Amino acid sequence: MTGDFLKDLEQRNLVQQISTPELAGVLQTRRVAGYIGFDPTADSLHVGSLMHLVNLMRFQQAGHRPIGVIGGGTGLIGDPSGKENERSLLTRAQLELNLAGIRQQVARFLDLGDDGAVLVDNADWLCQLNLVEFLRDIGKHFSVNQMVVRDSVRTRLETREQGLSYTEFSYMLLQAYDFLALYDRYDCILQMGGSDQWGNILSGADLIRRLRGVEAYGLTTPLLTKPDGSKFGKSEEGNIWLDSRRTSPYRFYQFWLNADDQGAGQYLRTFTLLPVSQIEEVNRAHAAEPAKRGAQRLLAEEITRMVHGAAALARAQRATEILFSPEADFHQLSALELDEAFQGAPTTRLEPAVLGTPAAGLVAVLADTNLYPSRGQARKDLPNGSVSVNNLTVRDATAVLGQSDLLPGGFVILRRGKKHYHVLRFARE
RNA sequence: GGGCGUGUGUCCGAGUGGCCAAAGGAGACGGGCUGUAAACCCGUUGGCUUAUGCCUACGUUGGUUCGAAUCCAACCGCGCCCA
Repeated sequence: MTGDFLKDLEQRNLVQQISTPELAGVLQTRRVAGYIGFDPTADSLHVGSLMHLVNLMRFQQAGHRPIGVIGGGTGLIGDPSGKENERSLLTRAQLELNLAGIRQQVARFLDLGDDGAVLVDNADWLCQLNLVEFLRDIGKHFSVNQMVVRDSVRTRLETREQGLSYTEFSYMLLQAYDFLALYDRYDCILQMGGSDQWGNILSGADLIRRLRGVEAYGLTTPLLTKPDGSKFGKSEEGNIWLDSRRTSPYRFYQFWLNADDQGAGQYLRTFTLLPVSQIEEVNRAHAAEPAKRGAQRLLAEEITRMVHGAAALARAQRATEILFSPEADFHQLSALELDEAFQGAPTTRLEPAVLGTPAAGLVAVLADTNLYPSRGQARKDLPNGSVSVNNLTVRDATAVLGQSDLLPGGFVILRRGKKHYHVLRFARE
């Protein structure tokens, strides 16, 4: 063992519950196989799952054997935990797409190899199951009495409008069975996950104890929230995804850079592999001089590099430099630099012929590009100095874009507020 | 099945014939301060080529009225009580 996995997690405030304290000793004395499951609810994971991926990396670095489990089987059923409504079932085709996307992402974080990390799909065993055998061998060990008092079940039973189908009710058996199957295949004795998975994790450990007479363990991490208690991982644009096609590296970088002071320190602990001692030092420096935002910069840098690579990070940083420099004169930038800086910003191509005509009226363009939901709102906001063209504030609601607004390459850069950009390109296809 | 109540904008919630695009709050967006933070202050928050203008909107449909979120009827959803 090259490190104390559990102690590291504790120092990072990432332990919510462990099934028994003995886990600490077990992790110190032998190489353990442990797993985390990932639901294929979309074709990409988002930053909420990132913590789990990083935990698997930590687990591997501590000398253990991480198993990433993709829920190709359970995805056919749907996990009722934390859901207010019965889930609509994914189509098989959609599920396939999701599985492929997630498999690829998880694989990037793990060092897969002969004796290294493992990446499996629980459809491999779940889809082979025979119903009657399953009910005899596995179902017999579950008490419905216990199952119905679970929070996830009870809330659904108590609200009249939403029921709980037998399908979703069965989910917990399947997840417990996963743990057993992984024990049988890989000698896996540890399951990790978010605290909402606690019940499911314990059910699996129970099953292994009863059927195999072996002690299996569970570990959960706290629910991720922002310091104000609101949901983590959402921005105005919605979820922050790991897939660069859904969330550009630039926006991804910006998401972390915008972390507030309280959050940044903890996010460093949660999402980076940096040693805790270094993080504490950074946090001290940050507390002394918060205006430098050293913690946020390091956070954004580390995570963007980890997820999107060094090249994408460099581009995001370069774009940030240009976009947030108040004195930046966009006219001095080359077409290539503009192109790079605004990669990922939504772009609309327009005919040069409309310049100077009513069709190029600023209010109309702002609404047409969806920077504003309506012309009226654009008109009302303009006098407040909300909008800039090529980094210069424009307050005149009757302004019309003309030839002199063109930057090299035929670009015009519209900005609403501080962070919302839209690129116009006046060029013939 | 019977009785009573309830349904309003993104959400919560006021409004019981014209002064209602509808109080207030939350959320969101924008501005200010600062640090592309938090807190705080200010503004905006149905749409339209900004208009003492038009259109769309108070569960649905129909009615009363010069005029309806507001009154009436039926229907639908939800809640509570009785059977």
